[in-house]
Amino acid sequence: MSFDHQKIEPKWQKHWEKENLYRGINFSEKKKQYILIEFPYPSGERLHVGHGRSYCCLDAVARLRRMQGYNVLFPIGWDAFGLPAENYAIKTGIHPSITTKENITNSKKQAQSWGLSFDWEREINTTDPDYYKWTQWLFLQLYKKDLAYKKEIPVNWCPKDKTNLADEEVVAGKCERCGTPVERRMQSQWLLKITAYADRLIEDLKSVDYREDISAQQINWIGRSAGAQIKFKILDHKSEITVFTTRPDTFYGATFLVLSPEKARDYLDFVAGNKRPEVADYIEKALNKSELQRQEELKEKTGISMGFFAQNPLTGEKLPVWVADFVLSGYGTGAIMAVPAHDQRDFDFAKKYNLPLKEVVKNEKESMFPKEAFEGEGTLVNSGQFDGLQKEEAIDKITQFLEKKKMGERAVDYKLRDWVFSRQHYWGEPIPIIFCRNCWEEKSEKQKKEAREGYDFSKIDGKEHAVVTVSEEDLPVALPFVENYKPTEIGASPLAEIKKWVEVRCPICDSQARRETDTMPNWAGSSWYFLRYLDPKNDKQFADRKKLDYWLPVDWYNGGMEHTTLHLLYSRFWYKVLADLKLVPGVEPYAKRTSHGVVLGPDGQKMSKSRENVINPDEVVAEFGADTFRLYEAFMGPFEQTIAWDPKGVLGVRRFLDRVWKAHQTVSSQKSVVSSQEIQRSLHRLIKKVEEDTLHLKFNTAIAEMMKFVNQLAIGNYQLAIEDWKVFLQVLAPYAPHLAEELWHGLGERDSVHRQPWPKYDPKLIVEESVTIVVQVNGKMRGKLELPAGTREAAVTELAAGLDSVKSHFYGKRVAKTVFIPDNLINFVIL
RNA sequence: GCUGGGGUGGUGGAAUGGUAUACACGAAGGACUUAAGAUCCUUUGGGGAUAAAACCUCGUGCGAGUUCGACUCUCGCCCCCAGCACCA
Repeated sequence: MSFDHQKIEPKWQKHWEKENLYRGINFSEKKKQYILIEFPYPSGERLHVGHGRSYCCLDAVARLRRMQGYNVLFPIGWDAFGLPAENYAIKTGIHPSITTKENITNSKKQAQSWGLSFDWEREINTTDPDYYKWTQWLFLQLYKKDLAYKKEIPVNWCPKDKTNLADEEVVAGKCERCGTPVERRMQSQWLLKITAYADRLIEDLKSVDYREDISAQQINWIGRSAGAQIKFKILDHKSEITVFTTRPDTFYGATFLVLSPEKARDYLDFVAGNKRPEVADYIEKALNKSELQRQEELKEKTGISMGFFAQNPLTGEKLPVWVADFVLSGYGTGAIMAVPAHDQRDFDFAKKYNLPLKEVVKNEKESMFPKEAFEGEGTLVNSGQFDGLQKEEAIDKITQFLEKKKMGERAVDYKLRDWVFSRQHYWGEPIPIIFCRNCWEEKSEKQKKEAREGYDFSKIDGKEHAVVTVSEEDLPVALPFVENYKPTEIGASPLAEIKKWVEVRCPICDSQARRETDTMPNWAGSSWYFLRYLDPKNDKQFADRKKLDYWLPVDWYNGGMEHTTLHLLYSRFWYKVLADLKLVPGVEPYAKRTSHGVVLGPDGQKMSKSRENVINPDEVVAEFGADTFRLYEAFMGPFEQTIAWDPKGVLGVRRFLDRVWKAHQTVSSQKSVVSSQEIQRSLHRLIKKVEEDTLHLKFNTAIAEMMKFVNQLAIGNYQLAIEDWKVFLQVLAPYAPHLAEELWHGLGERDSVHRQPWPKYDPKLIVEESVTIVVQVNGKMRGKLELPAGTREAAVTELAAGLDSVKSHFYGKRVAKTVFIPDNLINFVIL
């Protein structure tokens, strides 16, 4: 006996839509609950079972919360700008605006077929001009706060996608999307000063409930290290070299300095005077290496002496200056003081090139020096007046001393780089900036100097232009419709070729000016979308402040681990900027963040077309129904764990739903008025378990408990009142909304099961009347006793000691101690 | 190397100090059926013991420790997964 999901599921989906069951109500008296899933990218691949896992499980949470009386907001939208959409358009030869629209229509149909309780009235789309108008507006706020600047920098260039990539989008030297090795290029780019918020992005994690590894990964990525910058004078040269170190305590152990190839370039003239052409050769070769090459050559450090010396500002020692490719230009100052005795990399380099070592930290027990560098803690030696100090104190004292002598200062550095924000692509939000030559020329020399120093200008055809913002009333800067949206070979945006669009009047001086032709990365629209849900149709503001105050922060945000150092970090950054502008409440957007595990193919491999192991959710829904799909997504394993899709497991949950259907037929025909005690107890335990497990991400065990309950019925010979069966249907409703609704109405109910309050369990019924007491001897189970709850120790001891299986262990021994846990266990310790 | 998570039956997993293996899959046997499928029932960690049971014993990556009692806590080690990685 089975039910026809193809008949009942669409029926209820239509019904719910008509009834508008799942709206989040602004300013409702009820307690609010904002539950958010990462909005999907409407690609040609449609939604997959990975989306299903996140959406179906969080949908169960949203439904449960509604039944608990919360005013739930569970919205969805489309993150539709970006490279995949553009690549898909290029592949199919259809304009991205058309494919995007089609993909949204299809993905929406899918989401609806899963019976998800989204508030569709708040649906948004990042490519909608009414939406990206505000993305552009927000960019202007960042610009006005000096958090956006344009600078010529080396960028990660993907030769296949013909675009630059943020560091976060480069994985192991390759393009995150297409796997092509990334090249280095100098290019003028918009950057957002996320580094200015680095400390707060770390610090404020303390105030939110993120899963341990998510916070850890963000902190890791930001990579804060505290130390000092120290100046070394170059001998026979007027300049000095500033190095960054986290170990000022090893300062006396520095035996040479090393510059990054980029930094060394500044001294080429000086080196040429010393007649060392091989230095220039080395630098040039090092600079031409791609990121990937540099990474592959990791193990073997190379370098060459620059042929000049610097002076230790405290001891006056002459330190040779080298250039080496293991020193990174992008971190610290691009120059280091090498302390080979206490840094393994410096040690390896010193050994290879026969440079001197000087031990300044001693630890008799741990140090393996001079076999290898000693990086641990110990007592300072060979360090003048600082001898005898321990690490922390030494760092403090030496830094203070350097500061006093004006030879150094405390400094903090981060691995995090400013966010490269421009892309040379068509399918993105145009950056609302205009470059004006006339405005530049009208600047005073002082203003020009300031603009140059603040990277607040752009060079076009070799001439400097002033940066002028598009006025707010002219937003949005609409993305023009073009025939040719393919990226250009030279890496300029296709927009640059649309003369009519590029050439504009300057909003300040009205002279001929040029638009910025770069567009924003797809991380722009997603950095604030959760705010727009709160007021999606507002054409005066990005969102009304009162609505923001009512709904924020997001109570529960679930999404993929792959966004931890991208979207999640970016959107926290934007939110903090908005908080500083007093446009949003609080300082953190998401109170709680969780992450679902990846769904692998049935073969345990990552799903991919080439492996032919892709599970199409549409087929699962068609064959077994949305409820089965939802239930399996939740039941397949622990929510946060990577797990392989098991087609047999899908059958298993469908069997469970069939048993529910069958039980319903029996219950409704029996028409019992009272349930047996045993069934009542199970039911109340079930309410408690499902409620708790669902809110703690333990969807799999919540379902296991429901299965147990129904299995109990299947054994037969039970008595279950219709009213209690209705309670079960309410418990089932968040997970299998269609079947629950169908059966609920089958019992004559008129209103939706999803509008019912969550059943309250009776604590008295949770407690067992009779309990199983485990009898142990020396901690090993030797017997069980079925006794009324609350039986006292004396009685239990007597009964337990009387058991044959227990007595036999007492022979020749004596009971030294008895451990009694009421209603649970008794343990005889015998000697 | 650093950071975080993990290691339990044939498989996915359950149990966060108290009966190890809930729930599901698979497998074996049985009922129904001309048959297959579906469905239902029974069994299902290893070893020993028994006519059958009761029962005994080993068992949660490895080794130690704490405890009346450890999958769970502590220490050391091995392995797997994820992220970062010449970050000074």
